[in-house]
Amino acid sequence: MASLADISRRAGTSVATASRVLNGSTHPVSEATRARVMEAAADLGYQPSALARALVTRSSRIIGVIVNDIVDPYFAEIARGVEDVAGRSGHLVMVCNADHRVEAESKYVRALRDYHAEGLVFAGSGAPGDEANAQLAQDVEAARTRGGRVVCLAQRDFPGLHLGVDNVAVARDVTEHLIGLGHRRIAAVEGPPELYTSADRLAGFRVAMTAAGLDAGLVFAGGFDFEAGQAAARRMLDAGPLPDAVVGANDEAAIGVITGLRQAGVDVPGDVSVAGIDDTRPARFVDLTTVSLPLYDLGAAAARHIIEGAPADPLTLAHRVVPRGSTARRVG
Amino acid sequence: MASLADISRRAGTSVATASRVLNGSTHPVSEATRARVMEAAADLGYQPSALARALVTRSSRIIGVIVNDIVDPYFAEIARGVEDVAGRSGHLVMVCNADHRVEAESKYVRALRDYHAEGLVFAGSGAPGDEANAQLAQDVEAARTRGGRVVCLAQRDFPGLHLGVDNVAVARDVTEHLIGLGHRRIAAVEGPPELYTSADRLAGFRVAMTAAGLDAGLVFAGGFDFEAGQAAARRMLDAGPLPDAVVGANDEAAIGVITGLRQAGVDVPGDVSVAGIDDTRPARFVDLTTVSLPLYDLGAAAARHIIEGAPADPLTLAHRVVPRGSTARRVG
DNA sequence: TTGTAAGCGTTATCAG
DNA sequence: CTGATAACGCTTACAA
Repeated sequence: MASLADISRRAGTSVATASRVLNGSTHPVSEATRARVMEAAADLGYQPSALARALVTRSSRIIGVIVNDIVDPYFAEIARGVEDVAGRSGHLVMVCNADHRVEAESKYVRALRDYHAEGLVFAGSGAPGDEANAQLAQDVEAARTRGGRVVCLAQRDFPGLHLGVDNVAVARDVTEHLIGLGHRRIAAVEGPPELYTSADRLAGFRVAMTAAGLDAGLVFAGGFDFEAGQAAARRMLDAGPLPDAVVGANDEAAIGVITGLRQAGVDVPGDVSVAGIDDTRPARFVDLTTVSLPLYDLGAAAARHIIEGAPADPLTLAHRVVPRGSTARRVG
Repeated sequence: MASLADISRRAGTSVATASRVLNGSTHPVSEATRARVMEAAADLGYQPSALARALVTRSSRIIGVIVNDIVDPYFAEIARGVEDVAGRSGHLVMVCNADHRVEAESKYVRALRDYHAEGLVFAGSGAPGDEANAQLAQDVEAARTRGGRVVCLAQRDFPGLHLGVDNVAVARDVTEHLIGLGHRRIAAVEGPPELYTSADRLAGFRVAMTAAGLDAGLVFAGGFDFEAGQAAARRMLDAGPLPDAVVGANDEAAIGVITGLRQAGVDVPGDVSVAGIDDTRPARFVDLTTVSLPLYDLGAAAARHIIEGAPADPLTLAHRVVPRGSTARRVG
């Protein structure tokens, strides 16, 4: 690979001059030498070493996105948002799959810090009980001292710009929608119990139920995946009279509930209405009523904050209930 | 951040010695000094600069995965495979979303080359007609000369280890499955017309139909997404008598077909059987008959080849038809 | 407007 | 076993 030294030699200039024309520096360079350098660079197919540049500028144009599960479209949508705006300014995005393990997050944070990453985006929620959190907080701190900006798109226990949706309101709104359809006996399927997001959504469910004077106690253990939803449906079927409606912890869990219910011959939405949260792609596949979250925008805003230092206003982005065919008005 | 110089100063050694103990070098170092260095490193919270290291070793432990659409679970599954084995050896994975644009691929290849990426994985199929291909081939070549290994998980027009599934056989097998269920009038929904993968799958459909003495001409334009499948279903409904069965270009398109058909009151699989290809997560959500592809394994094998230079044997991985509820035996 | 030279934080080559 | 010292490829004062 041709280096700056090669270019300068061929153009008959110093490396400094070559560097100046090749990296939009404001330092003045005569048109003549500029042209010679450009030509030499073209001839040799020059491509700068981002590594060397990052070493001296102490910033690498790398943005790390740490997700809980790369296969989950929730995170894919966020990553897409980050990538789209990052790509525009020549930044590179690393999507790191922590697989719901806090130690894996730590590992990635260290690796990203080693590359002097310009920013870290934590797409997923924290797990307050995990003992690896102290270590993670330390690693994040180290990354910051190396100049990395930190953005959290869900609740986290370390400093950083917190930017996201109001999960309590999200769950409250979808529950209210169900209540508005005439349902009274409404169940919630909880997300992974260790996550803040699960707790928030459950709280939102309770707020809506309590405000309507309904029993907020019908809660089933669940998770964020299809299988968890199916299992919750089975437990529901065993637990006595079916609810009028169910709020899933997220879309995939809700889809699992629908599947589990239908497998047992229950009519959805005829007998039971089911709603999810997130409005990821699969929601459309099964015509699922859900809450649309600005995932792409969240990712984009995170990237903008990292790149431009933009203050990111507002900090809480709006959501919206999307009624579809998995919920229906209560009859009888 | 503490640097090697800081460590050596505190430990009373040279940077060379400090470096030797801190990066599992085989060069002998006395236990006493080793201990002093270790302690100094611990005290100062030393973390090596991957940038500086990569600059001098000329290899960065970065693996780039270039995908057509990061929201597509097909690619997510592959990325997961890459990441899992890469993570074990401290490699960092960059998932780059080219959004089906060849120029975007070029852009990412250049960026990865600038970071001296150790390997590039092209997860998606090439688009032979695109004029940006020449540029891409050039960029890939440049990345190779900088020492990057290239793996293609679908057909591509530049050199690199080609590793994948036999898409012709994949489509043939699922078509034969449909034929085995007694269907005679079978339609295919084509993928994005510009991709090799689409052409291969269509060819496989034709092979099976022709071998069975059936009409292979019932082909509808489509794509790889839900909306394309729905649109194909509408065209199918307008085109006269419905087919007995449909092979979708992939799972999402097949799900679109099912949805489109059902919206028109068609019973799937009662009236029409529908099958997909890929066996991504959503296939289970809608109980879709499909072909399971070793996506995770493909990604893992690609990573192994890049990291260990393993020859990756076999080059073509096995697939398997997975019958589910969207297909049924023909009656009457 | 151009050039010189001092780093950035490592690793690697050679002497000691 | 240990230590200077020269790279790696680039940016950026500081001089000229």
